[in-house]
Amino acid sequence: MAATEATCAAQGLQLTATRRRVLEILLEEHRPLGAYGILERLREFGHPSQPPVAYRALEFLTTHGFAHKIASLNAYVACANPAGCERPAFLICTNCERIAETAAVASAAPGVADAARSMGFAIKQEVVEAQGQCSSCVGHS
Amino acid sequence: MAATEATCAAQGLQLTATRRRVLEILLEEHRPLGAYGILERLREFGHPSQPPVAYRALEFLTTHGFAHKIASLNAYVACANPAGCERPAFLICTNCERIAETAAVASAAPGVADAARSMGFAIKQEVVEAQGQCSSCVGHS
DNA sequence: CTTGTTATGTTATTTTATAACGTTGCAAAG
DNA sequence: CTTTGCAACGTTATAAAATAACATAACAAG
Repeated sequence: MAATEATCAAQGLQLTATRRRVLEILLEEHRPLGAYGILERLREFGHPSQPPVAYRALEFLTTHGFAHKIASLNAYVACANPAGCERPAFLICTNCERIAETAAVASAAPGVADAARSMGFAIKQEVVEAQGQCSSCVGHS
Repeated sequence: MAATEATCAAQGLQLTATRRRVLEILLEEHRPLGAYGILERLREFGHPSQPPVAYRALEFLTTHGFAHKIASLNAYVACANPAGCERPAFLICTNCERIAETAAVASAAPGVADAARSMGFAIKQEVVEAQGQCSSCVGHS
């Protein structure tokens, strides 16, 4: 949160009340939250709660790397490393729903990167989402 | 298609008329097609065309690896290698919409696999989707 | 002040996906 | 043969996710 504030200040981005509140909601949850889940939470706090409110905040947050969309779940999570986040990858526990964000930056996805290079494909953005069981849930559902 | 027929025969899977038609539609298109796009095509051929028709066929096709869902597009593509397809990864051209499927099996995302192993996370399924420009579209949009 | 820009509030609609329920076709057990 | 069970189908309705469109507010720059 502090990191996000700092980045916004540095880059002249407006972390308005709703945007901040949405980010707080995502940070409180330790699991992906759908846009309509976020809306419910906003409603509890007396914020306006029509769909575009959530989607606009989420667009701001995801565009600037403060949050990520989990495409395979149609859900959103706060970024675990807002300071220096690139090419994130996610480990999603299907049992407890918790998400780990690994900075895939280092050794991203050489297999894919190689394949891309060899066919002259210029990668701009990558979605890497693994589902399975986290260490405390191995053996469950 | 032949490979799919063979697999179905071998495993006692029923490649019914609708399922086959949906797969044909996906094979004809060289790009991801949404469920409602598929429905339109089905309608043209006099098939029933309520949403569950498409979704049921797609569930069958994806479950058995004859087609894949592209989560980041909410769309579907025929599998490029129905015979032996595991842990596929996709390169999606944002200009021409064509998709390349790379058999990511070997080294899909080692970074992720390593991270997972080191935290005791058991990966069951992986979604790897890269967006960018294919060789014939580099420079465009 | 007034103009341009960015963010907001709200209504309506589109797009994507499933729930639910009855029916059909067919094969295996009686 | 017939009945029981199962898998697939057809259809209606609805849920869930996302966006279009348009009017308003807040505010800094000219």
